[in-house]
Amino acid sequence: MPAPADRIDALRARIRHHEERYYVLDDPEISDAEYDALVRELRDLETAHPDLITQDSPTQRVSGRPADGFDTAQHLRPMLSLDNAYTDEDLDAFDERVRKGLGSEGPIAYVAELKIDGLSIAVTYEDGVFQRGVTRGDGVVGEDVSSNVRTIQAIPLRLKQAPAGRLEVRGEIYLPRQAFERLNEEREAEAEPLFANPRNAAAGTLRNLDPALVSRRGLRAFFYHAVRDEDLGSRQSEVGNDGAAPDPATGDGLPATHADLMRALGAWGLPVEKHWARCEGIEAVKAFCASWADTRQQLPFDTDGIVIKVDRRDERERLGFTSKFPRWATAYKFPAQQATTRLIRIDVQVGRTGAVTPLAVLEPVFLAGSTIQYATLHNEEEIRRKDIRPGDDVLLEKGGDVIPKIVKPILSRRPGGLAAFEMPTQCPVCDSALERPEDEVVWRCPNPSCPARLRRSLEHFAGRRAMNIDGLGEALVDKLVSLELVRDFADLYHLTIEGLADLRFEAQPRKKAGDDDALVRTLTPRRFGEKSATALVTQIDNSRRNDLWRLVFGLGIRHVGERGAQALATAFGTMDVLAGATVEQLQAVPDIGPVVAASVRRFFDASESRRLMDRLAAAGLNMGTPVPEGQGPKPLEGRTVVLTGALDSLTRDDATERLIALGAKVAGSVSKKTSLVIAGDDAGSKLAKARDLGVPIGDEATLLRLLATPTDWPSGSL
DNA sequence: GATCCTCGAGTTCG
DNA sequence: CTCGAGGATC
Repeated sequence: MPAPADRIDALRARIRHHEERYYVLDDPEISDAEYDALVRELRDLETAHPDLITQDSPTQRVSGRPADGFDTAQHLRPMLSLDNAYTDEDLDAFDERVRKGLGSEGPIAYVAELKIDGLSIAVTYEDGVFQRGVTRGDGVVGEDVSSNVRTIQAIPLRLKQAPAGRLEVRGEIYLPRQAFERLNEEREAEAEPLFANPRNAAAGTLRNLDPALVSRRGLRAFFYHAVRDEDLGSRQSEVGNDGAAPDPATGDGLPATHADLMRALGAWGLPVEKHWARCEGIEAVKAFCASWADTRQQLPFDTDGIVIKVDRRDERERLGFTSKFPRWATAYKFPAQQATTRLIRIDVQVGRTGAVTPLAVLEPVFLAGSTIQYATLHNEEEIRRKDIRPGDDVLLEKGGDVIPKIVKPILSRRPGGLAAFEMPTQCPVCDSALERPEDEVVWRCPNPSCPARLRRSLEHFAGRRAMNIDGLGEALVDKLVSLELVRDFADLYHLTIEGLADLRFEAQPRKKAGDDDALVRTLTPRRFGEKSATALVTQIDNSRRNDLWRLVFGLGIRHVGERGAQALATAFGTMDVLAGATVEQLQAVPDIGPVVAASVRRFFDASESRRLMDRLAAAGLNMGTPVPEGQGPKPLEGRTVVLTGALDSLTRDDATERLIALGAKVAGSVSKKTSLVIAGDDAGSKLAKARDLGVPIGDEATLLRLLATPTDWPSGSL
């Protein structure tokens, strides 16, 4: 009988081996029952010897209990997305740019791989041991979903022969079609809402807070990229979604071609989608794309295109990046899926700015994972250009994006005498005469108190990005407005639990498609109830303490979005000061130009706005705090700093973040408005330009001093 | 005055 | 996500 520690080691090695056979190589050597027996024996031994449990043991996949939420985590380097190609011509153009960029006459070596329709993930290993898994998020900051990623058996907790130190691998987590169908069958049996498609199911699963549940769902993963974080300081950006390391021969130990990297990933025990191919020249790439257009349907997972990358890392390095994408990769998207259906009629909706947009009401049709019933037609012009008429059969399309669009009417099926759509001249809700400025396409309802506009304004005000009043959604807003319990934002703050609890809701039809809609459901109206009412009033109360910018954004001033609201709130400090600012003062704020400034001024000039501000203040909302004279919390306000060259003690991103936190603006290029240029090692043209323009120049030490004592702006000779 | 980039606005379905 | 407008820069 071997010592328990030895037996445990042996079991772990065997289990890892069989997990790889099953999940990575797709070639199991033993039955599921035999595998389960191994796991059971290991689990029993570990229970008897808890001191021998290690984090990378195969039994430790489902660790924690349900969590309260996920932490956010910043990516070491941004996970960028790829430019898209839709046609052979787009691919030719891509190839043209690559060859021009490399000054190459001959064919370029590319690698083409299937683009899995799942969720991007970055997984970090330290000396081959799993550390964490982070979702792509917005590319800069993602969510740390390690507890869930650990449960995915296709992702090894320990790599084979992995390089020492930290290794980040990037790939795609997905749910195989079969697992998706099984899941939906279960949910149907439990009368739970079904997932629309495998991608949504995978996304929902990965964000589930209970690792035990995640473990049962059968998520899988494929990897296509690795980064080693040596030499981070001098890297500006890094491709996440499908990209590969652009590092030159700096000795990061990663292969010099993408093809070899893919092989290395497999050798480390990571699953790699096996149908990738190295293609000499763009013609071979085109053939690869064409060959998968239909065959992809037979794969056990969903794909949404082909990723094409330049194979050689040195060539990638030379090509570099545009501001958004790598120049050495593109994503070929399969032609959008299409369906035809009947256009029942065209409604018009009124947005919060008064914009009146035509909405196609369609015979429901299932297309690429969801049932489509509505599609926006954007504006009158669009309808006329495509000659779309109510009653037509139309061709509907849903591409890589989610939003369906009407491509064209099927003219051959058009019944005779079909009338063209007439844009109404009056607001369908409040009857005001619609207006359209000479040079614009959209018609607007000019009535600021139009009930439709009020509804949309309230939804915007309560929205997550504005005042963040959870629970105040479309249905409730609708009720409050139609009962005239709420006439403006301030009324929200006078709602009482008693008043709300007695509200009654019909079983709601999905959209207010018109009052005469025949779909009348007779279900018992549901009372809103004390519990919901209390929760809502609490939410509303909490929103009183929001930062000023949320309120400014929530007001819905034209041309003032989230960023604009932040700029204005920071610059003026209080609502009073903002409301009193002249157009000139407004324009002095960075990123506020004449159009926005005029719009803000116009908003506060209206007497209703003045009254509204008074009522909001009286309701106890946070109206901001005055910007302190002189040294405020943003001592670098109004300064524009340009960073150039390499820094030693911190990364460019860190430096940028800290400067912005202090109120400075960090620009990419030197102009006469630049307040200071920080020149690191090997600074190039920006430094020369700074000298030309007489802009103050500092070095890394200057920057560190500035970050330490920001009130002490460097002056004189630098 | 042209060009590049960012932000705002509208939007479907679960 | 995509379009178009607004802002900043050259």
